[in-house]
Amino acid sequence: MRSTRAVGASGPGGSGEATAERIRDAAIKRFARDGFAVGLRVVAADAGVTAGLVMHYFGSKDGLRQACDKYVLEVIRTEKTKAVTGSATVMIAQLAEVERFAPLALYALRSLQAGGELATAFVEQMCRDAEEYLAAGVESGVIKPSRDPAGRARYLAMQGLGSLLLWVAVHPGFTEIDDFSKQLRQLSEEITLPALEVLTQGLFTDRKMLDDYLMYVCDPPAGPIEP
Amino acid sequence: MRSTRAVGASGPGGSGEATAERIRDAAIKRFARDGFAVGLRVVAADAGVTAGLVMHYFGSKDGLRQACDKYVLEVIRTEKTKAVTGSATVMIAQLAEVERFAPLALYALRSLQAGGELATAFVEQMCRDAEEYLAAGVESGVIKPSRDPAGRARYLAMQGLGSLLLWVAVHPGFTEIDDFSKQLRQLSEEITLPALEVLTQGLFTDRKMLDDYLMYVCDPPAGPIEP
DNA sequence: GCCCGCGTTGAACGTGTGTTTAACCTTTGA
DNA sequence: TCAAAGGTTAAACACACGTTCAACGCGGGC
Repeated sequence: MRSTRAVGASGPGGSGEATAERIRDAAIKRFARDGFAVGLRVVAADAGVTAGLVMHYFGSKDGLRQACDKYVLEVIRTEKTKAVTGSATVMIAQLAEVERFAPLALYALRSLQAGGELATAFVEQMCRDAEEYLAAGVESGVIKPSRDPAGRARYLAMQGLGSLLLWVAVHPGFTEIDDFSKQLRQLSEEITLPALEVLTQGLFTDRKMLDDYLMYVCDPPAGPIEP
Repeated sequence: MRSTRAVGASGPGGSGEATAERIRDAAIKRFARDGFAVGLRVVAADAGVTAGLVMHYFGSKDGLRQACDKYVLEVIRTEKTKAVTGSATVMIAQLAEVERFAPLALYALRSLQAGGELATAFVEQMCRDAEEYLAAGVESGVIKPSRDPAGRARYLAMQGLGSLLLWVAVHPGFTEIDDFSKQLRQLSEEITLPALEVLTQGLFTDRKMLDDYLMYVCDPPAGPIEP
């Protein structure tokens, strides 16, 4: 066992904070790769420390996860401002663009998979972002207006994020995080054409289904739904 | 502890098989409600037996899960033939329609969440079904043709299934399975309008992005991507 | 020189897990 | 009537987990 202090960069005094960050970063990578079921000892070994020290810094495994959640959400919050506004597959491309910090994205997906606070917050933020981007697109004339902008944004965000989630769930664990980036790009290429088709031409040949539904919600034939 | 045989219906001889089925059904419901992390003893208690008997019948917990997977996939395979062919939200409505055997659907989603054989098989089958339904819709003139029918079917299936998966992940555990049906219907109502909008009108106002992409894949402007 | 925090470790604890095993009870067959 | 067989159980095992705790090394202040 080599001394952990030999790894630290700065001198004593501020090394404690650096150790906590090192543990957090190692946890993010490990959780992203293997899911949240991995033991604390594995995470600790990745960070070059023991499990007890993780407890000392984060109180519990759940505390460590919350710290990771908080950090990831914060990074994504600040970093997403640089994302392209109105791209093709909207959410997918937005995440594919990210690629630079793929571990963070994979962690977010794993967190989505497990549910919890970050999951809800992440989804809500994605919906808000989508709504904002779509509104900008509508204003610039690139995107058609909607009768329910918030609902459409939520629909598109849920579909995009969800397909990513499903894709991660179906694929086996990535041995290297680089694989995630590459496979993500491949997925992006595979679905770009269908997505562009559907999003520019639509799927149905006529407006019948939409008009029927609009007629239904505005003037229901009978009143079995009204409470 | 009441005698387990008092629950059994038929006489002796065939009761062994009935017990195995009872365990399997209880496991499906419990896994659907609480996920695959629940202990074997909980499942056994649901079925009115002990953990040892589960081992005796299925060899291991994984064996039990495989049996559940096999059964669920089989039921869905035979039952889905009755599903409506070309409905609005395609996959979502198709699963919402199902509602009768909601536990099976929830189990399938949980299995999707955990990954594995059933997950892959289920996704592949959904993609094939979607392709079939879309082809029928194209033939009847309801749905526009695609340059890549299989890709479009996969795209739509992944989006629909994925959004459901995300929705289940974000929502807390259902105390009763009936809640799943009701909330699923509510979700369906929420996204029907946006889905119909996007699927009939599309999202973009012009064909520029699609045409640009088509031009790109047929005749790339420069070759920076070529390896 | 001595002591005192602080960062850190290694071992232990309690719990819950999947799994194994020996025995029990009931039914079947001769 | 006895023996055999199979369904079923309760207890125990081995293991991994999260968590706790006592102790160690090593700086800096009196």
